[in-house]
Amino acid sequence: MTSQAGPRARPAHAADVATRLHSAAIHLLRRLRIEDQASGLSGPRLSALSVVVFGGVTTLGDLARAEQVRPPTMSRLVAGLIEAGLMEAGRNPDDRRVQQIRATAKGRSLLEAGRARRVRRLTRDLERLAAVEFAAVAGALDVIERIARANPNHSTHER
Amino acid sequence: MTSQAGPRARPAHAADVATRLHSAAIHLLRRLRIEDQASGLSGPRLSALSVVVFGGVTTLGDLARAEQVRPPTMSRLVAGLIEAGLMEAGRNPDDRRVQQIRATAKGRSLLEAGRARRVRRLTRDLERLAAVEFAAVAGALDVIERIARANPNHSTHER
DNA sequence: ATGATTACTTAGCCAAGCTAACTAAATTTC
DNA sequence: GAAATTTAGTTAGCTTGGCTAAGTAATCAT
Repeated sequence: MTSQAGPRARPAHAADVATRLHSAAIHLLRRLRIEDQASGLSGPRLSALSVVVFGGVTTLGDLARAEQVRPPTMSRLVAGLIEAGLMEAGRNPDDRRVQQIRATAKGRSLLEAGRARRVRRLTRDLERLAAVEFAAVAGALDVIERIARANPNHSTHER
Repeated sequence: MTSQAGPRARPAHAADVATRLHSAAIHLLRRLRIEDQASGLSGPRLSALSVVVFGGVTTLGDLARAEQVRPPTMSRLVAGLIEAGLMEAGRNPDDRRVQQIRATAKGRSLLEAGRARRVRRLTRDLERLAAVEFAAVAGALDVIERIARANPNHSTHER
């Protein structure tokens, strides 16, 4: 029924894989999130800091878009992080409306420590796998990464 | 170098895979989360509802643990969801301290619609893959699911 | 039956989300 | 090049979501 000979003809199966991958990602992160308590930072602050640390210098607006919150929300989040000594900001000399935001050394190391805790736990789980199982995960990573970082604008028309 | 002949001897590699899998999961869900705006529910409410819909009937305390929040927080979240007609609760006759919580039909369908939107987007991405790529993802799912749902208590001692 | 424990709620605080309205800088238009 | 428009961010003020501390009510233990 679903096995027509189109170029990529396995729609039902794809939906299955999507359902399972989605659910697995949720459960995986829910479990790793427990480690974040040790950082002393709230989820929103940790997440915003992470975008700045890994993405390098950004503007407040970019950060708000990345975190899917409104500018006033990010404005306060950043203010809190600056007060905590984890970020610093200054106006862009070429366009003095924009806030150029970067992480401080303290911010980077705090975030790195937290991420290391999450990754350490996941590493332990992976080390317990049989060789073939581990290879299956490792082999799927390139593709999963590509899907994960795909442009939100779905296919049809480029922006 | 890392290719000793121990039972499971690839520690550095495991850390690598952990780092990439972690990061991919974050980006994947960040991207899919955009679809949730259409539900009209906040993240915390949507997440709590999802636990009840997929996990079946639970108690308020179980829900709080699952969501990693304190009981008073869940108490209010549930109150909001009940007021919105998405959940209902009643005391357990065997232990009248506990709140038995279940989703209403409206709650289930609202949540299902939202999940369908997320899954649909992911399905489209998967359908665009080459056959070998798709097979790689499908083949890793069993293992990823096992890791994702592993007991938070790390290995050494059973609870 | 009293004391301890457990499950949840109430009160009250602060952080994180929003919209509306504002300031200031840059860009466009005439 | 002055006026209008657009863009980036902030301020004000509201609601929701997080917490702890303290309370109530039910159950369990002695």
